Amino acid sequence: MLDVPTAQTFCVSDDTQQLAALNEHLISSPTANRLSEVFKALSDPNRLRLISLLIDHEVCVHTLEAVLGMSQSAISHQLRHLRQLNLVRFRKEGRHVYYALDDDHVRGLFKQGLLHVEHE
Amino acid sequence: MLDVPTAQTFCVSDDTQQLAALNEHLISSPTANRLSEVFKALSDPNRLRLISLLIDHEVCVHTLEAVLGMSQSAISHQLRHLRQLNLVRFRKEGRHVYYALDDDHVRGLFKQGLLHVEHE
DNA sequence: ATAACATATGAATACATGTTCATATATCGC
DNA sequence: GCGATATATGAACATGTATTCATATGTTAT
Repeated sequence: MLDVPTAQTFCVSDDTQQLAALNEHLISSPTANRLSEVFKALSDPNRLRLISLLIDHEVCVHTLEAVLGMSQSAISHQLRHLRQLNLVRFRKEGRHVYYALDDDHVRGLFKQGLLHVEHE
Repeated sequence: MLDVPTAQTFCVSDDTQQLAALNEHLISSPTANRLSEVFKALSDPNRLRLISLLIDHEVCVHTLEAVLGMSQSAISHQLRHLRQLNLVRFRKEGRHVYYALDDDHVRGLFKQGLLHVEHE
């Protein structure tokens, strides 16, 4: 792996023109906020385990409870959270409710993250 | 975009063999923990703005302060956090300290997340 | 109707996290 | 050495978040 030096170094002593150049790389606050919400959804271990089950399957709450070993209430709260972010869809069938991940965007980040973490 | 139905549906009434099949998709707790740390690093708006500056450039703390409009202390604490996760490298030069992102893995997730968020 | 089951939710609690304030360390110019 | 500058850090504080507990809602079976 080559140790390529970073393209450009910035310090305050640089002229304002250079500061403006750096500023163009700064993401806006609204963008940062929306982006942080996506990553925040993936920032909790139990939520990641839950998501790993919903990635390719539709699973009812009671089964999630059995597989994850979490309380029914904790799972239901997490699912509510994911629902509010529109990350999961759900389908009621009798007394069961089946959940599945409904955001390819998050699915992609999860899988990419997993690839890297597993390879070391 | 096709609305492809999810491959398989799981409920507790399924036999244990199917439960075992679902279990294979569950990521382990250690994996979930390591994965969550990566996403947690990207889960705060200010940290994302900071990272956006360090993605392609080496920048000193004082410049980060000027561009981000955060206090010197807040930035230094965030940098410490990123340092402890080995996500940034730093180089001391006189009284200045230059930081740069040092994790391609996080760089990739950041850019992928940004792509999706910006396109809507 | 009643009991058992499946899920949801509000309140309380415990814990993590980001920022600020004050202060420490280290370097430079004089 | 001394003051000014650049960065780091500990403690305090406020806020956010995940879980638990108790309970509510809704469905099925009897």
